[in-house]
Amino acid sequence: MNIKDKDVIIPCIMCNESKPLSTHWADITADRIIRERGEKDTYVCASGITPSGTVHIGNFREIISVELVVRALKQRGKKVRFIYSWDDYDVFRKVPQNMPKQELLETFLRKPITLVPDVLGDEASYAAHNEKSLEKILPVVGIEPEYLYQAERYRASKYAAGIRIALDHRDVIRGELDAHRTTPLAEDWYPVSVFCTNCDRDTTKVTAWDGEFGISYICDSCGNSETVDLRNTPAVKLPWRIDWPMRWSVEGVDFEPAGKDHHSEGGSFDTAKLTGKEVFDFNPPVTFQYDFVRIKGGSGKISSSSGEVVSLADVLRFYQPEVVRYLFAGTRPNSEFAISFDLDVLKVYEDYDKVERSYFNKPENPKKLKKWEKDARIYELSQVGGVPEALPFQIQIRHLTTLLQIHSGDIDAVIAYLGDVPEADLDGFRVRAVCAWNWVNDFAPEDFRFALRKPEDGKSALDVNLAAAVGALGILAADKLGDIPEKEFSNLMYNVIHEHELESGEFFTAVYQALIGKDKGPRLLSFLHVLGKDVVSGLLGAY
RNA sequence: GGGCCGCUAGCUCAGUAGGUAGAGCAACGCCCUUUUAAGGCGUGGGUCAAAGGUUCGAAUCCUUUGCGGCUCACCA
Repeated sequence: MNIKDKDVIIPCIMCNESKPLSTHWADITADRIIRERGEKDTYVCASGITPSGTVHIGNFREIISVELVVRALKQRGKKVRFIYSWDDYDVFRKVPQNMPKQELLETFLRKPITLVPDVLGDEASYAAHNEKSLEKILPVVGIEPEYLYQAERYRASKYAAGIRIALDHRDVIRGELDAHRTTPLAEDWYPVSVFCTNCDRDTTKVTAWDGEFGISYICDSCGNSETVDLRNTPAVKLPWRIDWPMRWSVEGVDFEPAGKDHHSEGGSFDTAKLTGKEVFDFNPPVTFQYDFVRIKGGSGKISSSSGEVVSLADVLRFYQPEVVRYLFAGTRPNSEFAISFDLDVLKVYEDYDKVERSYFNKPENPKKLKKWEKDARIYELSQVGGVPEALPFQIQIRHLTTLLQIHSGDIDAVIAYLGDVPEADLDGFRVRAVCAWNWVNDFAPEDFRFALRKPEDGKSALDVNLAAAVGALGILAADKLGDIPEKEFSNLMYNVIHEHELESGEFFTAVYQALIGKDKGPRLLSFLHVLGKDVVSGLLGAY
């Protein structure tokens, strides 16, 4: 396969002339789409899912993967239609564990999810609730596809022609599916599924097809039997493996990735490819396989039907939008990666900041340039909007967590303390600060957390000599802290330690006790400076 | 059973138009009387899972094997 591609490329003049835009996977895919689908006016890139539960961060991987490719195509001057399909005419098969009103939901099993009530809010349906909660948050990370609601389309009989084609090719399709099934489909199988018009359940059996648009069925649940016309009934839809290629042909999809569960041999992409070609006369889209996203510390694959669901909204509570994009843009789609909520969060922010600084500092050295180009492309793709013109204000995430804790989470107080956050970067700063504060409260290790004591809390119980030393530091701070270089203050502080004949360790512990009521804390010297003369002398002066 | 992915320094991983093996952390050494995974400078460290093949040249391409993981063979 690859060899064939090379044979085609090597004689190509363009490829000798112009280098690819980059070797980032989104660019490689965009180039492949143009190459394989030919020069077109508009390219259709598709993604979609069944909203049968909370849309989780693993599902998001598909969406952002498509969006990154869409961007790459647009940057090549192409027009792109980015569609996101809500497969909300699928059956409600199982009640997710994380949903309330389990008993109520159970009564809706086997009905289309678009007819299941919203137990979490007041949307029109269970499906709509899951749809809206994602649609509301996607723009935050710069993603705004065109949504297609399949229930609406099926129920309006928009796919009558496609269903008819499937029926016409019933035997071909059965052969394609049987090739990978353990138990072959029955002789009287039809490539459609029917929701009973009386009870809405799909517990039906097709009893006849008139060779045109008439489908007869009987419902096992309520006994209803009737004949419907594909051209005006909301009842009939195609099963997934046939539905997918039919919709490819309707929308003219040029690119659609899929998870590894679809991409195995005999999986749904595999059979859909065949059905697309042989039944719907449509050349299957360019694709790639993406792997799952794990949650660090979580128990394996995250799934909307398991209790533990991590949504995009959850991730955005701890990671600012650019960093979320960075996580996905910086990882090849077909390798698994974990989103961490532990100390790695700090590392991820530091990495992102490093890439950001690097972006605005292009190296001369050709060897370094290669790595720079890759990082720079990842940085570009990580931006929600455009790339900033100059290096934005940066604050080390660790420092930020310390500042926030000193100010009890008051972001405005931190901004005031810093004093030098540029107006233009204030919004971004606030977003990061909110994330950092959420992280400190929800996930930071105990050692990491502290709360400043207040004078009215009284004194910590300290040995007499230690208390005297702490008091002396308080006096020293009142006199000099912030007025002289950190280094000089450090020397004076050690003088205090020696005068009281203390080990530095026990002294440090005592100071932390007096300041935050713990044995350890942020690196003391800089911590004292950040706290400032008044706070330090206020707390230590009591000793 | 089929398919896909991975196996690179002690650890976590970068590293595809094939061209002298990289980073971070850890380790070791030196410096700073300074500890939420402090800071600075420096050093060592890899038969790129194994074996074959293609090539002037392979971590990179092909084949086989081993180990690990995921996935399909219900539904979507």
